[in-house]
Amino acid sequence: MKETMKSTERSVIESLAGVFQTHGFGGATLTLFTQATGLKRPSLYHRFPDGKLGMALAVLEFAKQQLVGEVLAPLRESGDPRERIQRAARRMADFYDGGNDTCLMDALSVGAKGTDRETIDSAVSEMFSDFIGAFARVAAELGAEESEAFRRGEDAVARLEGSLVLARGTGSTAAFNRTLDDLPDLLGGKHR
Amino acid sequence: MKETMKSTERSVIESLAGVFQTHGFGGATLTLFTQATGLKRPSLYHRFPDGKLGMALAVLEFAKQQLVGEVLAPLRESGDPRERIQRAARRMADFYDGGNDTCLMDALSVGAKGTDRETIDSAVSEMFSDFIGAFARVAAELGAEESEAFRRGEDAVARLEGSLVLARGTGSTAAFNRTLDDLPDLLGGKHR
DNA sequence: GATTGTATCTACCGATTGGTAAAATGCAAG
DNA sequence: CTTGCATTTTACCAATCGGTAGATACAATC
Repeated sequence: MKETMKSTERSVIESLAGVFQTHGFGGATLTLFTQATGLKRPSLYHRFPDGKLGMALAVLEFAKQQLVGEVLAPLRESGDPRERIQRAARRMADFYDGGNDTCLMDALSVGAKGTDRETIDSAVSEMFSDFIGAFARVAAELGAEESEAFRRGEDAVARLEGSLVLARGTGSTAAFNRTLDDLPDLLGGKHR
Repeated sequence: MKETMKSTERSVIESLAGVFQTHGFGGATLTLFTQATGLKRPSLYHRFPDGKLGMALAVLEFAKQQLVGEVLAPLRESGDPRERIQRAARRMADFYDGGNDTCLMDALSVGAKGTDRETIDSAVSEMFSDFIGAFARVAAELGAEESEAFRRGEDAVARLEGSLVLARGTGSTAAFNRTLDDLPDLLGGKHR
């Protein structure tokens, strides 16, 4: 009995993720996927019978597991909340390659048409909820009441997400790294 | 002598902008443009000889003029800085349709390939600079020294941009409106 | 009224798109 | 060795892609 429930190898999904990150959903083509994975088109369809949409959902599911399940894991541990936030921040810096990677939730929610759009948006929305929720929980630990904690979580995710947009648009990752540094104060409510 | 130096009508560019907003650069197709503008393909190429790239640059230039030149105009006026920020915030709410519109700088920087990518990124980068600069100037007015003012401008733009990503991903514009409300404190350094 | 420049049209091009059929292979269990 | 399943392969499809040629319409100018 293996530990992986999905048979598709991690490396394949990571390659697909890379294509989606730099080209968005609408800009990603099957040809780009074949080049990135080394797999020919029918082989990709063997693993993802639903085509591009199936690949996007698999990539999103994988990213969610990574981000919420591993990167933000310190937030669910015990110990000083601020210290745990800093540990999570360090992992996030790694996860987003120091701010040089486009967030998949951003990239994938641009360019899908019709039914695909709704399906993807629903998955993205779920991932955002988990992301914000993880932040909100630790904000609550730091003394915020429920609604305020949720607000802090949202604002922190917004600034994080926006700093990644900024990094892609300006080439500077300064705002991203600063956001990571500010994270304990952002969630703790002690900012500025 | 007319006031517009570019002959292409505003409505055409606004239609193109709408397509780019919802489909990104890579996902936008000539067919979508013809549907949105009512113009057939050769007519579009008559106005934009450089094709999709030319359209993207025209849209970006138009958006820059709108955002920096008009929406943020109150920031360059005289009077109480905080009040001017609030006036600009009200206009931004309108500009982004209360948070329901995707930012073109985000949408356009996803999906372009090769040379196009560099050209677009350069235009986006310039627009971000103007955006941040406008914020930084008023932050300086509120007592921040140069580097701190720039930081506040960057962080504010990041949170704004991120809250739009969040709105598109979750369907809720709460974070966007909250960012707009927080803007005076964000730039003034009195936050939380 | 002929000329000129702008704008739009119909019709078409080769290349690439997402997607599939069916044969050929690899490979593990019996 | 054989059976059976998973995987990859070659070869192909219709539809759509970005882009263009060339004829036509429409003003304004001479």
